[in-house]
Amino acid sequence: MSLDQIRSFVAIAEEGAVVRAARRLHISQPPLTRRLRALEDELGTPLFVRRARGMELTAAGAVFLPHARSILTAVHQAAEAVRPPPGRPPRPQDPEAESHRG
Amino acid sequence: MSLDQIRSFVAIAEEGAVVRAARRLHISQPPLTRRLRALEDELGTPLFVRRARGMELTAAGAVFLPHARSILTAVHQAAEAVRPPPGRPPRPQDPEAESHRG
DNA sequence: ACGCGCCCATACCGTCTCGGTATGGCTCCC
DNA sequence: GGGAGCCATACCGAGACGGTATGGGCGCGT
Repeated sequence: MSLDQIRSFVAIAEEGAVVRAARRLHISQPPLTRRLRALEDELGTPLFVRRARGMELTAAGAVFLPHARSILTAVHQAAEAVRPPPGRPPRPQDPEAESHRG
Repeated sequence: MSLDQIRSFVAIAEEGAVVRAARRLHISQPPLTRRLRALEDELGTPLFVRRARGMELTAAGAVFLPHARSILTAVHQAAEAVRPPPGRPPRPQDPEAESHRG
């Protein structure tokens, strides 16, 4: 299970179709189909019913959706919690952070 | 940001050393060092202070740790929530789920 | 009923990430 | 001062991942 898979699942659920979700995620449809397949495979249960007009959540999918959103929110909050203040060089080391280095 | 990175971070924090965490995660030390590096790079702040005897959490790392644990717990719960009952073939389709077809 | 459009699934290929091995340098302990 | 433990980097090969091309199924409009 990866965050990309979770993000993909949420996007498909919200868009109701793999092709639309793929556009939102800036990837093409086949890799997204495969991601979903891998997620369903790992969870051991289908998350969507394949329809001619798109994808419809199964019961398991409907259960999984709020969990998935919660995870993405938690990830976002975790990143925000440690976001460094601006005006700081992002990459280079910081050998003089305390300037007491002799 | 990936779940592997989060898992790696937690393992390093708990073990206090990359080498030990690597053994727990069943990978070797260099890839794990790189994962951590990538995570720190993405967050824009160091999570550990490199010591001769191991790794020590920075303030940012200490803040990030409970978030990371929370995410992993949420992922686990999400998977549990949709875990299919045992005694069911895991892979093949399920065309006769309701057996009312035909 | 037939044709068209929309959408998902699969096959195949190239690239890029990711993990492993080998190696170097540093620090702490005895 | 010697040894051990640990992190960082360089290099290499395999696997994963994404893209293109293509096929099949279903619904809608005429």
